Amino acid sequence: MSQNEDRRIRKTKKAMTDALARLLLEKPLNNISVREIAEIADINRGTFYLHYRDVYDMVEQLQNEIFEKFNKIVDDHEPKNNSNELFPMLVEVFNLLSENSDLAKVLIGKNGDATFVDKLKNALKEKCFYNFSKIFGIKSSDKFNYFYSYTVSGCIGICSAWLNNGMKDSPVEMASFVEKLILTGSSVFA
Amino acid sequence: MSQNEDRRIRKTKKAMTDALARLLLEKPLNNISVREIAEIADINRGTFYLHYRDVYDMVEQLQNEIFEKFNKIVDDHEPKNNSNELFPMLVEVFNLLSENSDLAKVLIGKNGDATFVDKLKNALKEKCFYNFSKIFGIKSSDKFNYFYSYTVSGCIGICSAWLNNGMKDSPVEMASFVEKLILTGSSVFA
DNA sequence: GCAAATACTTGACAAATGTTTATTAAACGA
DNA sequence: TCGTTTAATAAACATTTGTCAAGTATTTGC
Repeated sequence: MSQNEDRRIRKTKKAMTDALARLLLEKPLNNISVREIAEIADINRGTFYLHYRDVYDMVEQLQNEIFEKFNKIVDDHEPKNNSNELFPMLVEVFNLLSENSDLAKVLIGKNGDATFVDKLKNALKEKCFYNFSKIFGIKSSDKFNYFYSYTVSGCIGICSAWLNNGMKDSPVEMASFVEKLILTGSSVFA
Repeated sequence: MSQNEDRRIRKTKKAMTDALARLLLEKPLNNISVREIAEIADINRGTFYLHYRDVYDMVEQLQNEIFEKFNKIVDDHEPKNNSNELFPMLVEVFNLLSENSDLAKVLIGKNGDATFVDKLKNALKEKCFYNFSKIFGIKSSDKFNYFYSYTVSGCIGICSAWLNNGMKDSPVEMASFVEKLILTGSSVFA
């Protein structure tokens, strides 16, 4: 097999995903129905249920696809001996976002999904927390936890703003600005 | 009339709200049904529809109640001649959160509602943007917009973390820390 | 190509959701 | 207190959702 899924599955999944994306431009997730998705995707309503439990389950699975790419970026940028790898990592993240802007906008933007944002925060926590404390030479504490929450939410917020404003600035510019914000913020511990 | 709503309305709304709060302890909004709410609240299922269009509409209306209180706090703390009012404002916000922690946790937390968070950001934008630029003596720009998004999302994130970790630190402590983060962050423009 | 596997469709079904109408009960105001 | 107003109920109804069994069509591996 050329991919790991039957071509029919790829096709119907694509049709459903496109339909969902189109619907999400109009209205929030909570009043998008399976019937509508099936209608726009031009598939039988029953077919939807062969792949997803409901609309929320569908969104969750789409999230996971982005997650995987995202995790890879973070894993590839563990802080090394002398450089903290923060800037190149951020550049790649902004690139990932721009390459998947349709879906990304849906997930972290206006009509987005709080559960996704929460999962993103937790993933970042697991992945970056240790790196962060290493970069800043700070050992974990309640204060650090709060600083961390502030920083991660801030980053997601700035990404969302960037996506929703048409991504005018380049990934490099954004990465540079965000790095500055993160590093500046860390001086609350100085 | 003693309040602005019929006593019967107050009673059934309270019953429904309590039922919703109880259900939200168990599971996320998207699989809470009207039937369940009506059952726990011990009212006729049809009665629910006399007040709300669906479960999401119910949550939205509850949100607005918090919004009103929140807006009042912000309005009451416009920057004055010599003091910026940021710290006392933050203290009151953390107090508001702790007084409504059940609902607040639901709205900005894990199983929260992205639409609410988005509305909150927009409200903050309208209310605070001008104040912010005044406090920091910076005139509006793309950079400032991004800084603003970062800061607002960061604040909401830290509030969420505080709520979900049992609100161990006092509102005053939190306000002081958040103020420090905001002011420190603003030095990216220096 | 062909057989086996499996994805999709159709149509039917029970359960849940949302709407409506007539009726009952409670709250309000004078 | 009494008449008026308005909210809640009950019960029936149409629509939507989620599930399933049987048949059709497509893909895959050989």
